[in-house]
Amino acid sequence: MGRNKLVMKKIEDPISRQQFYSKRKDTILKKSNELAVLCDTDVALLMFSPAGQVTSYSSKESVEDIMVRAMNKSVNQRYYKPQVENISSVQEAEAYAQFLRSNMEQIQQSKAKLLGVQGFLQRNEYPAVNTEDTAAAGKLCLLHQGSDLREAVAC
Amino acid sequence: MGRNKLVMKKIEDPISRQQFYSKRKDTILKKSNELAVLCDTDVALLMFSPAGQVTSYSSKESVEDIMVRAMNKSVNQRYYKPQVENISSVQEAEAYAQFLRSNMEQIQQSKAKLLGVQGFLQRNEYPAVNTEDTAAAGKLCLLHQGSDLREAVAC
DNA sequence: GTCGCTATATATAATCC
DNA sequence: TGGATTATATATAGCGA
Repeated sequence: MGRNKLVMKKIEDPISRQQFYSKRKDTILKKSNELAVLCDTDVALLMFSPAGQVTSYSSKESVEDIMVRAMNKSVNQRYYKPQVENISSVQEAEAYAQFLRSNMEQIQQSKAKLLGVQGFLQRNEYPAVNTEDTAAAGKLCLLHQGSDLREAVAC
Repeated sequence: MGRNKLVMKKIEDPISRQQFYSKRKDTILKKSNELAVLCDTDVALLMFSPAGQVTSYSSKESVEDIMVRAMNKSVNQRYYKPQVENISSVQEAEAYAQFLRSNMEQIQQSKAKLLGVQGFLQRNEYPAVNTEDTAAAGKLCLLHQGSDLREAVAC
């Protein structure tokens, strides 16, 4: 959009990349919300900024609950249907393989990870993490009224 | 967009609602993918159609892994920093309180839920989801009431 | 349900403050 | 640095086949 057409390739300049992220993130949040409200359905969204900041959105339930519910459906239905346009065959195949793999271990892994997290809390420690990767984190919430945008930030 | 401006209200006609969902879903998937590729970041998206069909998208890792990673970040950071303008003191305080409360129980709850899911999977059943309860206990958030956008951001 | 069409609403890349 | 502007690319609402 805009003056020039978009090129589907990673933006190399860090500054431009971050600026691009900030703008697009808002649009996706807005559209996700429109979908959830107009269709009265559950939508969950998680986005990591180039710096590692996490932005989440969930319509009714929490992101976790929506994911868990979707997970159950997927597992019970036992099928995966990629529905993203502009995706190469290779990517699609990889996505499918990835889904199957995670499907087989998702429960065990999630459990293990959560237990690991719990351990950190109990010991009051922070895990060693890649700075760039974990610039920020978070969980919850929101607010902002009076405008058409409510936002919750947890850093 | 289109001939008329969008009204932020649930589409009552089931057929129109489904059609709206189908079109918008594709756009959101496309934009999510553009964000992930152009910024080389992780994005996870889950959408339930009015009929209950789940559409998921994840850039690199699986939706579950991305969520768990986002969750771990929030837990390990342990602080909350509202960054939204136009927010009342009362709302801010409440949001903060909510964050602290959920922070204390998120792990236990998530663990319990996931373990519950595991049980359901083994029995090949669907879990009963308590929307109100999960929303309140939520870790990532929620919001909205007649406004134009719900958003929760975790840094 | 699906597709195409077209006028209009939005999103946004580049640019300029 | 973060907004405001502007020209252009996209998305889409309402229809119709």
